Amino acid sequence: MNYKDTINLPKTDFAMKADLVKREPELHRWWAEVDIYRAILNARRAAPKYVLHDGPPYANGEVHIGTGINKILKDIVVKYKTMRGFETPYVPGWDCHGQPIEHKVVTQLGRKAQTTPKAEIREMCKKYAESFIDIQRRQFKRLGVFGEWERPYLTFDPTYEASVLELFADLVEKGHVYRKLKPVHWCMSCRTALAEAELEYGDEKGPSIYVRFPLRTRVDKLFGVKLSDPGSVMIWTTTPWTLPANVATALHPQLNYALVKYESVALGRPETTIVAAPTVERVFGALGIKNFEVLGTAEGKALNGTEYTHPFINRTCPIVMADYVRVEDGTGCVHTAPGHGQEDYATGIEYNLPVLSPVDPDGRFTQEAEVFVGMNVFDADQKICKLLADNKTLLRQEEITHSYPHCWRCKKPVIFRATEQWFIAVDHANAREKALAQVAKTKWYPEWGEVRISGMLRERPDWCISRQRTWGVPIPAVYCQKCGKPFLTAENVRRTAAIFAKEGASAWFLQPASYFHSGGAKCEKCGGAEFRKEDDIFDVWFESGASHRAVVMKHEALSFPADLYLEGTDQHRGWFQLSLLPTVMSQGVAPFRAVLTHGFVVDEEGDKLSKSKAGGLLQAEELTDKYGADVLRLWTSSVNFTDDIPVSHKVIQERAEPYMKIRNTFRYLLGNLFDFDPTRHTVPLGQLHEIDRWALSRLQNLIRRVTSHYERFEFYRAYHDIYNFCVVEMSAFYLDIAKDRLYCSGADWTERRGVQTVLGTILDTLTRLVAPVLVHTAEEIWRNTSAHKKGSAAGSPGEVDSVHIATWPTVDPELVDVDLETRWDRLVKVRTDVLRELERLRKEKTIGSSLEANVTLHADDEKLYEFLKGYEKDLPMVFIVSNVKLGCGLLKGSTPGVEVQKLSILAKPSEHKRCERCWNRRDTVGKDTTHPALCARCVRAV
RNA sequence: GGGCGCGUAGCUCAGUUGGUUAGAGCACACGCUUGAUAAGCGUGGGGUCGGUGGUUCGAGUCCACUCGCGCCCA
Repeated sequence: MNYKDTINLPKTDFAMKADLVKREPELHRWWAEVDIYRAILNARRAAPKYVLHDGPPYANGEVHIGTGINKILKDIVVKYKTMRGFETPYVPGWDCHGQPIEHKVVTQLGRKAQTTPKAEIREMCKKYAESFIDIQRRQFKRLGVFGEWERPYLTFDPTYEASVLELFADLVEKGHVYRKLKPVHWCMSCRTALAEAELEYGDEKGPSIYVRFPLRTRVDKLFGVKLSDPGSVMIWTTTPWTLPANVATALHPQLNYALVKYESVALGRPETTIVAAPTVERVFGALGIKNFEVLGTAEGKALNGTEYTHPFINRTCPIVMADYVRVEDGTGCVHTAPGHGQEDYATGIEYNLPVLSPVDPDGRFTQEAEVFVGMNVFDADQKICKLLADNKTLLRQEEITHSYPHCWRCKKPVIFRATEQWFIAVDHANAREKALAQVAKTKWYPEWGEVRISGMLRERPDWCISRQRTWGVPIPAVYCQKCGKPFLTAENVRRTAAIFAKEGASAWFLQPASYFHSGGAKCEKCGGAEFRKEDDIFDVWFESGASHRAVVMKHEALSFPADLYLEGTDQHRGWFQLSLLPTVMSQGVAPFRAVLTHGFVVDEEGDKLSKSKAGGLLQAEELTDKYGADVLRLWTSSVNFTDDIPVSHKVIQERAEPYMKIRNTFRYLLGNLFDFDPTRHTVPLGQLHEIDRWALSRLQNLIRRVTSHYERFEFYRAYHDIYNFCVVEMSAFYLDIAKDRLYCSGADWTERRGVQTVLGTILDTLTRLVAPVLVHTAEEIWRNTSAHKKGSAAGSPGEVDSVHIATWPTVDPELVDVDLETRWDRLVKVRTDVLRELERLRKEKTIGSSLEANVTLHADDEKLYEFLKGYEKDLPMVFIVSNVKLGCGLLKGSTPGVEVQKLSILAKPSEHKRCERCWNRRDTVGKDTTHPALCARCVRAV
């Protein structure tokens, strides 16, 4: 007789082979059919809300692994919170405006771009953005992310554009908005401002000059000498044309400066001048002056406030302090023109210096320059050198070649030119302090996020919100045609917002100024009645910073403030900060209650990813096509994402194995429950074997730990706990031991139904615990578990039966038994020692299968003996051997325990016959006449 | 150059208020099993805890410096 047919082997349709690439899209079809996102929300209609507000990715390019990780993490949070019983709407969005898209479109247009109307360019940009939204949406959905995919928020939607203006109107009303000069990269040939990304750096030949600025303040005492003349301070520059805008000279406060006496050919007498001490040799070498003498040195900060005379303009300027001053080139004394340089501008702000920009859009000097008015600035270089030489302030002039920015379009060198820009005042109405107070009230994950963003907020200058571009939301200001006075009122901004809500922001480019400016208004300054529209648009950060207004406050499913923002750490300066500031200014509170950040993807060596490097950026689609979304999600959940995230095919491939292990654990659970009906077969807790209660107690421990990890967004800890539970506690221990009872007991025996009772609970709980991460696999398991076998109701009748609507498991205190766990911890240690001894026998070829062995254990300790004695009849099952004998004292020829002291182990092959059915060696085999090949237990079973 | 982080086996992670020979899983090697079978089980090798110096009876853990890497600024 073939006894294999008489044992209860697992049966299931749940495939061992995952085949995720094929299976996941099938589930997606089902989810689409039942409208899973809507079904989940419907099931939570009465529940408290949990709002995760999506930071919009840029609508350009495909979804790469970094963007994919971000969306997966958000989805894990959303699915977890849903299971915790919250109504968890998720409205994804896209950042659609901005320079990169405009640049792409304008590049495609080539020369035609100059003559194409702005409204037309904007239409092309919109089409471009839409094409990538479609691609990215498909790729995000493929990851198993649920959300409002058919109604996402888009920053080019008229309602969104209107919201940006509504927010802006509040800020205008509260007095945060003002205009002032700021230097920008400027192409005088294209007559346009350029973004950093629009610059191309290349070598350029130009002048290099050393100039002395005559001092007005006497400094000799500072250097410990006495001189008859105040002397000078020496600067070096490669842009002589910026000298008309010079208003200061910057020195490093901690650097040593030398007072140098030298013979001046121009002056025909000795002169003293100041340069940084480390530069003396090099500078005077370059000047070709051999006779010089350092009279003394002084620290830079001692010279702070010293005054000098501008070399050719009637102007008195100060010496100021700046940390960026270097001594590698130049003199360590830096010519400072806040209208012509970024650092100069910052220094200008710090010292309240005037921002001079005596250059018109064509690059010609204006009246303000006082010299060479109307001349192109590059042409003026030589003239200015001549002027300096004539008034004896030029010490040296030569030609050098250096890296210089050029316009990406016309390839001509660009200049820094100060232009009027719109700003948001951070210190107005205590906004900075209020924002910092809100930061302190926000929960930051990880905690150092608070330190990081606070530091940035404390240091940040006013926010320049204007951009000289086309693809964005226009700044709705108008100017008096006659006198140029700008008009920006909350009323007009709100009027424009209403127009945008109906017609979209492109109306600004199609309609006249009068359409937006209240009729009959006259210029307060000159009485002019004609107005022109502002050309500038908003910084895209102002748009995304308005998402709380456009989305969280307006979308019917959401509520303000959001519970969570979740983005990369770069957004501490970006979206988090630039959402916080305007929200604090308009609403008085932060737009978020908590902020979670993740690190950046790096390569296997931990270096940043770059397109040029081998492999380049991994694309999400490439990974889902190769491994399946659940493997990608499992990998995402397994790393501590607050750090950098090393990513490669190898590390993701490595998660395919644990995925299979978890999958197989589920398959085994399902397989052994094929004939189990919980309503009829459940064995009460009191009748369960201790080891079954051990498994239930460990399961409670798992629930407790995993829940706490999810609450802290520490998914990698949940991954490790779940995985170790499957591998160590279930597969290698409990399930291995349970096989005999499952397979060989009679189908309906209590010992078998008891195990099944436990397996059913574990299956149900574990499916829920992995559902936020393994979204497809959990659903597949759920669908393979018929409704009546699930531990608790999935939802009300008529609802979609999805694991993602099910509720999160909670710890059942009745199932927790710490003492029992402690006892079994000890038994596991004994087991480890026994298995090591069995392995030794295997190596000697004495046994093969462990069931071939009998084990004798001796305890040289009374308490240990009593402990083992209490489990005597369970020990063969626990060790998976045929028989175990217990004894006291020492045992001849035995092996001492390693894990357990005072224990000695002796294993040898069993002398009994093998039961053909259960493979145990038993003395009862052969006793039965009908079934001579079976042991007594198996005779009963068949 | 500055601010904020990170650095424990090949990989992903544990390591309580400083306290014995630094743990787990995977990977690797060698076996067992063939009733979870493109599965399951066992045993084993592998780490100067980025480096140096210090505090201490004792440091992966505390302090200083240093190297490497990332994000954000300059």
